[in-house]
Amino acid sequence: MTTAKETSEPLRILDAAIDALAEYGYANCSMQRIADHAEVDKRMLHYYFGDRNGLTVQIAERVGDRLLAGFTSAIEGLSGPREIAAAGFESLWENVVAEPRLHAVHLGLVSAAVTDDSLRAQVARIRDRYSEVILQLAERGRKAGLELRLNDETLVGLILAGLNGLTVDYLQRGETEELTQSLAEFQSWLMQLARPLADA
Amino acid sequence: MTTAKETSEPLRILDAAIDALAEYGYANCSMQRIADHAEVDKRMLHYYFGDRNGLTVQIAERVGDRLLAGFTSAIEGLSGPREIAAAGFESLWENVVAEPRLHAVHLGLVSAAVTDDSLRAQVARIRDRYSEVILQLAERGRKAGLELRLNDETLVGLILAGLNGLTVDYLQRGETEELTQSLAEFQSWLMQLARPLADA
Amino acid sequence: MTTAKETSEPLRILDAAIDALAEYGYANCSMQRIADHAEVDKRMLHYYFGDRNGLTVQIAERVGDRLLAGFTSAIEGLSGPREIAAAGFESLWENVVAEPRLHAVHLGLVSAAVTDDSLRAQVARIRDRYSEVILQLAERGRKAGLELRLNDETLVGLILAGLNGLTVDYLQRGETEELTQSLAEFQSWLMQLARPLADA
Amino acid sequence: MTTAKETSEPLRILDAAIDALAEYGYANCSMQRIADHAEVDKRMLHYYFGDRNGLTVQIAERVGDRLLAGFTSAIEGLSGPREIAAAGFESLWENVVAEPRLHAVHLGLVSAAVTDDSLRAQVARIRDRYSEVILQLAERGRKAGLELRLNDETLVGLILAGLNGLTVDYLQRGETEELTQSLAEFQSWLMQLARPLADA
DNA sequence: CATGAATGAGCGTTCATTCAT
DNA sequence: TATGAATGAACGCTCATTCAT
Repeated sequence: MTTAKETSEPLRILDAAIDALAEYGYANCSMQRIADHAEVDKRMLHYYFGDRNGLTVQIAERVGDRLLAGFTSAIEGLSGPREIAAAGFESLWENVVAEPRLHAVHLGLVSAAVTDDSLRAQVARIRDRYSEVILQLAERGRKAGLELRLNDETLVGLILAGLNGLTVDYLQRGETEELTQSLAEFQSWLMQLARPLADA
Repeated sequence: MTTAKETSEPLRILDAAIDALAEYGYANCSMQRIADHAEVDKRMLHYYFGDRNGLTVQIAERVGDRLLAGFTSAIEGLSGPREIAAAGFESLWENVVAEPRLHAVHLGLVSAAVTDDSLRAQVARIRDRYSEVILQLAERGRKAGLELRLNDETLVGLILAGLNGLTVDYLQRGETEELTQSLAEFQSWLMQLARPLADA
Repeated sequence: MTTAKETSEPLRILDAAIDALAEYGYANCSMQRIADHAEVDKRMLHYYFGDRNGLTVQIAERVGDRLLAGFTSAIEGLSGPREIAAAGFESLWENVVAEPRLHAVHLGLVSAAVTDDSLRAQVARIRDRYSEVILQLAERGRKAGLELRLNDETLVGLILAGLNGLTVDYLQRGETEELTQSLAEFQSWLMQLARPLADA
Repeated sequence: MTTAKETSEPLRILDAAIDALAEYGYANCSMQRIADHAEVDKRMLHYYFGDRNGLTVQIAERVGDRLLAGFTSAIEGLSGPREIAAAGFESLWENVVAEPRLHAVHLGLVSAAVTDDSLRAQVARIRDRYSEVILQLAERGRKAGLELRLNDETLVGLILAGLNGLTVDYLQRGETEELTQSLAEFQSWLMQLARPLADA
């Protein structure tokens, strides 16, 4: 109770856990390592989160929060149709570059979720939250006069697939020349799919 | 060696290992589990592959072989420009649907490689092989009169990003309506990027 | 202390603890489980009973109280010699059937006491109390004209051995045909050992 | 392989485990303690017996073997009716006195089995084996001219209840005067129940 | 009385790996 | 090749207990 607004201990641990996951990878990140990373006794993890699954669920939740926090704050101010269309995906991507470790952890969760049912639900939740925000943006775009050539779900699917695919490339090989160009191409394609009415 | 065409024991084990990885996930797949899955004593794994890392490297190699085998055989016969442009990505995707478990394992390796140096090299190798084949296809397309609006590396980047992103979606949520549409859209975009000269 | 007849909190906890012991068995009944069962924070157990040993001692005491309460109340009214001889063991047994869980806990304590000195004293105390009541009953029998062919301690020994042995059978296998017959045989034997003078 | 007839390692460990159980009691006997007692690394227990349950099952099996071994060898030579009737229970009891620790472990298993299903089956098995041997003895008694006033199952029930009850007394309080007398009384009762035809 | 936090010790179990035969 | 046995290290988790408020 040293400062007035102190983030809660569980939250601090979760962020440390995410960092540990980024450090060692999902497969090699034991509770001991997370505890060490958070400078907490290993049993406190059980105290706060119950068991390993409870911790993982909370980690996934926190990952979702942080992934979305970066995105939502970035697109809050956008208003004009062009701006919305152009900046939407850009914001998504900037978040990847700003927090690559967070996205690496996300990728780890997504990958692990393929064979882990309890994780699957958590990962689906993150996708849903992404979806929700993207749809809100699309809605605002439409109101601002943007004509979207695709139905909502397909748009979300394409954007997230693009984001994920390019993120994998980024995490694998870093910021290459080709990636930058791929990004530009992908973005201009999205612009095509969502062009202001005036362009027609 | 009783019959002429008998796959070697190490190879059989590798395929069993891939199956085990698909079953339990990269994080939960111990050597014991792999051994059980292959119906081999676990010490045979050390006999054939040295240590865990050696086995993983070989698994990655084998995953690459199988991923590429499906792809190369599919595109071997293509000749006309339209055919090449249209069927290229389609073949890639069909392989995903035909062997989702193999692609799940691949995703697991890609994800683990982010924090594991020895895996990173292996995974990069798989990407390189993909790249090589795609470039060969592009080359054949060009010779058949296809005009590619992008440089080679960017084209590969875009195709692989799309493939990976959509594969993640497929592994996460199965064959949804949206995914089918996303695929169609993505493909038509690729057609745009690589249109026959005659279209101009 | 809102109502006049409210059992004290420690007593309530003890009964809950006995129930937990019956549920999980002596070996698998941690303080946490007892606390959960009693819907009390586990630290309250330390507050009321000191440590694990203190709790166990109190539990044994309470088990003794409840075992004996059932018995003494049942034999209070007996007066005639036949009645005393006949009903004595019957009451003991009825208590087993009425509260099998309590007797299961008792058996657990007896068994644990074999290797646990502090428990041994507690369990011996329960036996002593049984002994006392049986002897009182015998005394009353004698005054009512019953001739007991055995000295007091041997009688107690036989009765308790029979009770324990048959209880073990009951707890192991439930109310079988054989058990019912064994009970009848045992009882008629006791009748033989303690027959009214008039029978001679 | 130093001597020709060396008891197998698992068997040696089981006997050490039984000894450890007698030492610490069922509730306080961890695998570590068993391992220490057997002078084996704790993981060898898993190597030989799988998990804790597997070990316990084998222990129960071994306890049964040893309980019965003492009994069967003792009654093998009996032939005359009086001998059989007299010596039957005596042999049972001599085994208790000869191996009190073994019987203490048995009591612990019986007690734990009340709340543990997997143990219950094992304990029932031991009872069945006892039953079998007692019935064989009864059969031999009958052939030798012994008239048994009870049906088989009831006889077994009474004998085992008596044995268990008196064993509990013995384990609780040792070899007391009263116990000796109780034994004598119990035995003479059994003689009553099974008297040679000639006596009638 | 009650609660949040912590701790030393130990639980049963599994990890990858090695040795000897 | 194959097998029985072993091992250092760690796993996730629970034990009874204590401290501070």
